[in-house]
Amino acid sequence: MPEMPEVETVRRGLISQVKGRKITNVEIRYQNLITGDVDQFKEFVTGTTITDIGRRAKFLLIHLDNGYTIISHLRMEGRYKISADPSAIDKHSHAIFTLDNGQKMIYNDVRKFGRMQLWNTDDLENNKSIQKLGPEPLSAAFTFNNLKPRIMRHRKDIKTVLLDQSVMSGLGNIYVDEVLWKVKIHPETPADHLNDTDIQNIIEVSNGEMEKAIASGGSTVRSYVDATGHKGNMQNSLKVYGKEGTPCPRCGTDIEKIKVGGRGTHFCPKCQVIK
DNA sequence: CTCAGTGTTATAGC
DNA sequence: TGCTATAACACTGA
Repeated sequence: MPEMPEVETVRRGLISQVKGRKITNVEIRYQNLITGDVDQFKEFVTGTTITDIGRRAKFLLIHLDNGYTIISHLRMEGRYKISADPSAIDKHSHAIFTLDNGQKMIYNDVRKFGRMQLWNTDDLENNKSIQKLGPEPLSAAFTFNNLKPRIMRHRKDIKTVLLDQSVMSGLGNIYVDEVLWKVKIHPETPADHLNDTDIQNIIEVSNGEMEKAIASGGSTVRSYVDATGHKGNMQNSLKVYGKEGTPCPRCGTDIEKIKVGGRGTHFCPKCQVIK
């Protein structure tokens, strides 16, 4: 479900609904959701107040007033919903945070891929997962000089390289396909074959796509809804993802779907040619 | 019944 | 050591 724009949309929804609220109880129904000791997680979180909610790439950062942060990754289908209605809790609700206003912040995840971890707020940059993240779109570090060497030292397919969160972070399978279509680069082009213009285009288009997707409230593909249950609109703006067999909006050639690095990959065989 | 699915990480092989 | 490819995670829906 979530790439960077969807996580950002979730972040904004959570801020408006749970920032400043005290967590009076924590229930973990799926033990593997928590990386680390589950009892310690519950003990450290219970009784704290949510001071703010941040984000680094696709990681949600729920900051608490005791100096700890819940690092939450939604992976494929994780989602939060806020509700006081007991019927909002089902067999896919794996963590339930009761708030001091009677509402519950419920973490749902059909595939159980998502993870939560407690970490010192002042030490987030040393967390194993966050530490390895490359620059993300719309951030100060997302520059030509930073990105060019990170991308071009690989000889793998450019699609695989852009999905590698240690090269640059935030883009996932949907938006990588969209970006590569927009910059007219074939997904199987070896990364070290790109030129400066390609790199510059990838940077500019990645920024633009992320900005547009966030403004649209994210893409609702399969299961995604924000913290208030609303769907995003970005899927209506997608040009190639899920569009196999339909005409390329630019040249009319049918969009093809292939496998690249094990992931479904959509592209226009005429607009996007391997160098 | 089979297969693909918005993501990350462990493991195997060269 | 380092890079790359593949499997695994767990479940639903087409």
